[in-house]
Amino acid sequence: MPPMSLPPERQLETIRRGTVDLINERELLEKLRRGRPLVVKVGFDPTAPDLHLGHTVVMRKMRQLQDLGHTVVFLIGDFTGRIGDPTGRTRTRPPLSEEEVLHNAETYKTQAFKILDPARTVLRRNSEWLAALSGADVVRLAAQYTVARILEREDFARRLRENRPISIHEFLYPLFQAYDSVALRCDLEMGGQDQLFNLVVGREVMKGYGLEPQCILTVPVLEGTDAREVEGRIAGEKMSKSLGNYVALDDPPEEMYGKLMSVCDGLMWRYYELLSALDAGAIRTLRDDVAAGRVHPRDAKARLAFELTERFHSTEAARAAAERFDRVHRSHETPDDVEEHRLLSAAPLRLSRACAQAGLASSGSEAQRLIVAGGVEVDGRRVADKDATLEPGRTYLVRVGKRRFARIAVVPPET
RNA sequence: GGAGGGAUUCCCGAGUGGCCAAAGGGAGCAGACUGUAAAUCUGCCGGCCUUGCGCCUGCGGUGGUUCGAAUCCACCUCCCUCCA
Repeated sequence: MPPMSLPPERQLETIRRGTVDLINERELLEKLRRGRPLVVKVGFDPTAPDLHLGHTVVMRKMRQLQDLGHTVVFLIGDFTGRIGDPTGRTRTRPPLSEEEVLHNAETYKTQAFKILDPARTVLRRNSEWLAALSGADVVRLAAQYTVARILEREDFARRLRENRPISIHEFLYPLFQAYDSVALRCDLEMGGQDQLFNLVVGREVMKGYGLEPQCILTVPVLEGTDAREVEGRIAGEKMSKSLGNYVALDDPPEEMYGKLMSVCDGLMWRYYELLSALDAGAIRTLRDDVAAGRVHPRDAKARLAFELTERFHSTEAARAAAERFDRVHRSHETPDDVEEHRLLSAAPLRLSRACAQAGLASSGSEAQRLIVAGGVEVDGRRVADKDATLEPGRTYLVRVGKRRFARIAVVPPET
């Protein structure tokens, strides 16, 4: 699609879709009417090297803007990342080392273009300008905002109320992020809904520097895979690496598919809305069909899992993942790509130990507990004896829990 | 600078000399039920092995008292509160 082919009003319509906040439409329309590509900034904190589905909500919006002909700055907050965004935090984060930040930034690069158009993405790091600020520059920046306004932030206010520490440098975080907008002459900054505060500071600070304030767009924050439906509403923490409730973009296909299949039904609809390419009408229809019993919820979920696995891997990979899933979990058959481990032992080898060595359990004690709990099968039969052993010279198929399999060959250590 | 309070296992949080690998809750894992859903119920929930009522590690750090310390003492580190 040629750049700027759509009239501003139509663009605005597209931009508005699926957003939470848009500050504000009038200003944005004005910017669009000037007919030059907007500078759109989205910052990514390099603390989490794995991009996950939660990031893709805003990334899809970025892609939309790109397709409308605008310039998207994928800003890696390598400088601010060393401070740590206090958003949603109840305590101070430890700063990252330079090496960690660099490594994480690299990982971002390779994953981001699964969604973004590389030709219309400008990759920047905010250390480019932030590291160069002098003491006087920082003072000037800090003068743009007041402590009272900073304390309007719920997370700061709460920490203050609960007598938890707040380090001064955390106050600086939103200001540095705002300075990014100054440095880039940003027209539009986007982010998750939880970023609203930081984005608004950007507007104010830009004014302070005599610049036209940026517009702001926020998208919904995606709940993690552990979210639950409570009284018809989805309740749960946002998807994040540190909470472990995420689906990473580079999760292997089977894992991605499996993780998506195990989210609760209510959450599936949320994922449909925020992640699927299906339009609102199609989702509505599907939802009605499930509610009416015409479509099994599992099949609706499988469709979603397939779509997303296909997007981040390939059609073949998605198909294979679906097949494997059905084979293991619906037909209760063994997958055909079970990893084989050769364990050396002249004497009968304890099953618990073998499980630990083959990586099926984190420790021998853990494996022993799993055995006693009835979670271990050898050659299709449940083994509940914690003293069970495997004979040298034989190969066993061991299953731990629902989805951990390994073929274990006990090899006598001759020669 | 002064006075006081606190630091417990992944998280929250009980525990004031032996019965403490440490209550309770959450998270996690396994089992039942299912659609590998969710909810619910049950069990587990530091590590090691020669699997014994075994050994090691463990209650901010370092020493000490004691037959025995998460619990008592000393010093140290960090956090909080009030005063200045």
